[in-house]
Amino acid sequence: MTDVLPGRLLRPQAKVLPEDARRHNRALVLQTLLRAEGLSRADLARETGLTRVTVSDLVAELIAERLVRELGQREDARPGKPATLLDVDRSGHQMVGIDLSDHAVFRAAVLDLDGTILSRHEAPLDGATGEEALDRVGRLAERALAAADAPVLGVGVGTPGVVGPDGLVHTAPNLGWSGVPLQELLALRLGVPVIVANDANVSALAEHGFGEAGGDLMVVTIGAGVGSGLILSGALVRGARFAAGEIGQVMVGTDGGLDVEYDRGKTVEAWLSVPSLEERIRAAGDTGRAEVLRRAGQRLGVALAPVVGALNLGEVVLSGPPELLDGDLAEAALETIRRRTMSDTSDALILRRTTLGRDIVLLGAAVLVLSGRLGVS
Amino acid sequence: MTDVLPGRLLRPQAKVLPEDARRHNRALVLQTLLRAEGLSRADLARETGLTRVTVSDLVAELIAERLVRELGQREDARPGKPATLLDVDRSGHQMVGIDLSDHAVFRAAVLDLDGTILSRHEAPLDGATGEEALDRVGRLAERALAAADAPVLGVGVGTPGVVGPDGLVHTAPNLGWSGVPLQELLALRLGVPVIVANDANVSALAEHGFGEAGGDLMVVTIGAGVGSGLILSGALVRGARFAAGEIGQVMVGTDGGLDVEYDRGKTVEAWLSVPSLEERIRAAGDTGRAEVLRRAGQRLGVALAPVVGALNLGEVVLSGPPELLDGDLAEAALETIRRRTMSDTSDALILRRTTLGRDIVLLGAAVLVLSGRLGVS
DNA sequence: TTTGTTCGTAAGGTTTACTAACAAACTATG
DNA sequence: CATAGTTTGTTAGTAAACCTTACGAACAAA
Repeated sequence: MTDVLPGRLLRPQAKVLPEDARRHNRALVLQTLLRAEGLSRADLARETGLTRVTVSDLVAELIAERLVRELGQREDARPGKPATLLDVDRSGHQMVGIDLSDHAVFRAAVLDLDGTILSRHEAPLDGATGEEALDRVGRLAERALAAADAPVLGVGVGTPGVVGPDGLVHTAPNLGWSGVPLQELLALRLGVPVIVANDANVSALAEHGFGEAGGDLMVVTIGAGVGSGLILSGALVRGARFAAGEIGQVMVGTDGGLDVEYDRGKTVEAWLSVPSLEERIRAAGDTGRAEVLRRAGQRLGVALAPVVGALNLGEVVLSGPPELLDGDLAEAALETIRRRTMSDTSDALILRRTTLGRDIVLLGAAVLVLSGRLGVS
Repeated sequence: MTDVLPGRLLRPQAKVLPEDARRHNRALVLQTLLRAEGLSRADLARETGLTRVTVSDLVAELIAERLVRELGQREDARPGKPATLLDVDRSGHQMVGIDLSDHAVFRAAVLDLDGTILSRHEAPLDGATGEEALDRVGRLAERALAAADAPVLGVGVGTPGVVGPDGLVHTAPNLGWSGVPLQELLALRLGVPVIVANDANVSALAEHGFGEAGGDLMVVTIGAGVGSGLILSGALVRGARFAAGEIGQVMVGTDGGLDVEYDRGKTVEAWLSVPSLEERIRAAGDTGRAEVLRRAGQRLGVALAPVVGALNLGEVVLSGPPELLDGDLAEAALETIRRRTMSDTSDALILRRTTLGRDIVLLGAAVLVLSGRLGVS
């Protein structure tokens, strides 16, 4: 057979069977129900465009799987047969989210289908790396799984480092991991579906799934390092080498001229990571604090402006310590982006801090499960 | 009925019917055939994963529509019944591409299904704007349509300016257009399906469809202005306000410090547009030419580095005059991106000039038609 | 009580792609 | 040269998925 031209047909471009269509429609119904509770079958039909018959069929399937349940009849006084209200069976299944982004402690949580945290679990890192760190993740996951009191849909993991599509951690320097098939290892150990992705990318999923963001957004996480996650048209951008989001390593500004070599001291991370910010604030004292934050925000703005311009981004969400990010830093960042891009582009730009707080990675890990297992969000 | 939460369910998230699945599979077959000619039905079945029966059915449909034809039997000496080879019926349909990106002349072409240009047509602009420019586009399109000697699948248009998804030109300053429903007007006038998109975006489609690019790439077009188009996972990025690609208007560098106001003279366009480059080369003389180009390339690199880092872009393609782009400029741009991003990110980065030459927009307009009408590419 | 509305389901039809089986047409081989 | 094996493309039948049409149940309003 003739070879397909190299490079051209890169995307797997798969066939689509009717059953794929059904999976899609099933997810559509579930998603609609997840976002707006208190709908009847007829409501779902109107909302999704499917017929009442089809919706009934899909709902029956979902009820049989304990993903949806009937709430009883609608109370409003309206003409016609009263509607039977439906809702996602929030106690029917649970999920486990794991956050490996902190440098000192691994966090886990058992979550509801709608992202309510039911129990929390932690494991100190104690500087563990490699196999030892891996084992601690496994034990933490087992503890969380044991705490769940409903069938667990899956385990989602947000880890630092570059993560391939099959949950292979290519490199995670902090944890001393390199080429660790984390997803596979955990799935084997836990006997439950596991999905692993980069922590900053997962944060973007959280903001998209549980936050108030639209279909296009960028999340910038500011912690020990600086990472980012990008969602365009509702889908996560993974990058050519699965390293999308590594904006922390990009140099910012041309103060030293155009010919300078790569300099870790001039990267986004050098300007904005929490340790670096805190150190400079300490050095500057109370009076200099605002100025340090303002300058850092400006640097962030300089780095983001080309991205905002090229993608026509509508929303940038910051994640990190509120006492550092809110106020001067965020204001300076937004103002700098505005100043450096065409007004048409940035007038409508929203830059804000996440509403999800410190649980953003845990929630994102849950979205990973929702999306991987139910096709939702 | 309960309202869907605002902002959450922004994407239209449509139902999928079995017939949508069929359309997809039909396009898949056509695409496979378009990319690698000389396949039999059985080959197509193996390639697509569909069964021979299904492929036969789809192919029969495509043959009936004169999109595919039988070439005769395969000549190789192999056991078994000889295969009937198929090919896209390249003379069965044609397309019209229109390029409005030049400031002095509108270009049109009649193209084959595989992008071969059959005839060219031009119309001088003579500084026309508004209604007059619109009319010239219409007349040019009519001339091209008249030159076609097979059913025309559609007319694709690449225009400068911000273009909405339905071919509404929000703003195109050069042409004096603002809120012009170009796609609708042309479709009405021509009686043929018309698809309109931004010229730089369309160039990215061309590179993706007819060039040698992978699924993720950015095209930067350098002409009277500087624009860009971005394709991620095979899909065009449109942006929150449909203004994706407006990287020309982004300020680059922090030579003037962080507090400076927006300054047109410090934008990518100011550094890299052809008029600006030519003027500075004239001023610098033969000896200074290399330096001017090198500096411009560095500026481009500074602007692109954050984009490459955030998206983990694998390929950047430049489009514009070879005598300016090749050599110093491209080398400096690549080197600057490498210097300003993490090596993991940019080691694998490819930066090259387009292989499609000046016809890139015409070809992109054709891809617009192929993709809009046949779901291909 | 009558009329009209709304809900959910049942029955039947259409579309889609699958599996199984087969005739046609070739090569390979004893 | 005859037979066996292989490959192609088609026919026939089946399963899945959604649709349209129709209907009973349950309510409000006149």
